[in-house]
Amino acid sequence: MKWTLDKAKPLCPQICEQVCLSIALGEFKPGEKMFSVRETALNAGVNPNTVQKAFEQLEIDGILYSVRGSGWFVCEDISKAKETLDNLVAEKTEAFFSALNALSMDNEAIKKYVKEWDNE
Amino acid sequence: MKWTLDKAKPLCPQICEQVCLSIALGEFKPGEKMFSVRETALNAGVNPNTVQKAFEQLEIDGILYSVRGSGWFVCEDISKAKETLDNLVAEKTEAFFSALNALSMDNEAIKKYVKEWDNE
Amino acid sequence: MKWTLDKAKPLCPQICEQVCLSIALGEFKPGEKMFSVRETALNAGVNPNTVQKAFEQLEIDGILYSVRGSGWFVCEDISKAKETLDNLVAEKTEAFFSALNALSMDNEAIKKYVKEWDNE
Amino acid sequence: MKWTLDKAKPLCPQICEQVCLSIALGEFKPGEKMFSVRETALNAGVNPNTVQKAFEQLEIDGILYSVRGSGWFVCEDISKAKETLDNLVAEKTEAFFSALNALSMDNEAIKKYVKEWDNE
DNA sequence: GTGGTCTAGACCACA
DNA sequence: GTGGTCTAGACCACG
Repeated sequence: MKWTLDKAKPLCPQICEQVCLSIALGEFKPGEKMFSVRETALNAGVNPNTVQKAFEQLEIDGILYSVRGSGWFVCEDISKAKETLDNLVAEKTEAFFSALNALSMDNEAIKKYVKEWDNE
Repeated sequence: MKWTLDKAKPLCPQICEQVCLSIALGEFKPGEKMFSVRETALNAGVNPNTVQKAFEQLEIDGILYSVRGSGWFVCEDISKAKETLDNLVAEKTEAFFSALNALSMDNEAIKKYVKEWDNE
Repeated sequence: MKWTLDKAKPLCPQICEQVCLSIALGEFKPGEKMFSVRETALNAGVNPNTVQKAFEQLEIDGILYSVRGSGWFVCEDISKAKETLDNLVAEKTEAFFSALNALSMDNEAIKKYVKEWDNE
Repeated sequence: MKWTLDKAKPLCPQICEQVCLSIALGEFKPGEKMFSVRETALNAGVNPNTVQKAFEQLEIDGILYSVRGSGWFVCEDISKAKETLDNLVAEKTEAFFSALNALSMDNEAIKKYVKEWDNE
């Protein structure tokens, strides 16, 4: 697994997102064992506690489950992972629109702005 | 001046943005005196310290200036305010794209998604 | 607030339960500010991190909410706190029955046993 | 022997309990040879180490004894097994009461609650 | 001072 | 070795 973490932003949600993404993309199969907390932490260059917290969050979300002394596993139903990703995209888009709305841009203006983004 | 503050998010930048926006929209004219820190704080329902810090930030940005014992005034050149707003929009858009890129959406997919946003 | 913590068991859920109970019993009113994380930790004799984690859990449960730089507050709707307590009682009872079922006691035997408990 | 193990909970004590129960119910007679550790592990779907530890615990409790190179046997006096079960029931009941006491239910309330449990 | 986040390191039960 | 939990201490943005 490849990690691209922005140390300036909270690491925990970033880890959650990327694990979620890996599962949704089929990099980890349902029921498969994840890398251990320590191994993941080493790999991602963060503290094991941070990974632990991220995995616990994913457990709440129904994406991973843990077996004490054995490791972390991907839940059989990976639809939750995909759903979580979809929600993330929707949330971020909604936040984006509402932020620009607050700067006096209406939805049409935002869409026009986005359409022409990065197209020079 | 009307305030719409989200208490769940940092207040200081929100105040900066809205003051900046008011100026850019011409609600305050160049050289005009702002409401006092205390009055603004009361009006916005926040701690005067927070308004103070926001105004100081806007001074750094070249949008406001303070006159000791007299109050805060809008700079003559309001292009800085408009520029700041433009930068904000660009920053937020860039962050939005990069966040969705990280979720494995390429720019085209994002634009398509935005185009169809909230259009049902 | 009075704390009775069993150091042999996970502290975090114990803190959650007791805060929840305090709110449900009306010791803290809706909207009221809680003691700070540090103060609570000192008071309960645990590490601030543990309290932080407990409060975050209660935030997820819709019982508390935090305002950065200001503190933790009781949500307006304390029905969630009561509901959480009811669920706890039900969970523990269910676990108790199922544990004794596994030891070959049927529900009637359990009820009889409980009825005569501690009555010498 | 039939196994009903909850993988989410520690396996070792579960195995102890169920072996103990089997003996108390007469499924294994005093002096009778148990299935081998390896066979039991296979049967229960757990790691042989876990069964080994469980049997060692039961040896300490005076319920099983091992004969080197031969296997594990049920002790002649199965009263220990029954006693262990009784203790388990008492322990669990005590824990149940004390957990609900902590949630501000007195013993009478608990008994009433249990009496009406699952009777709809 | 307050919450939010992270690092470091420790101990335990379990496999 | 693995997860689970806790302590200790640090830095940051915010009020």
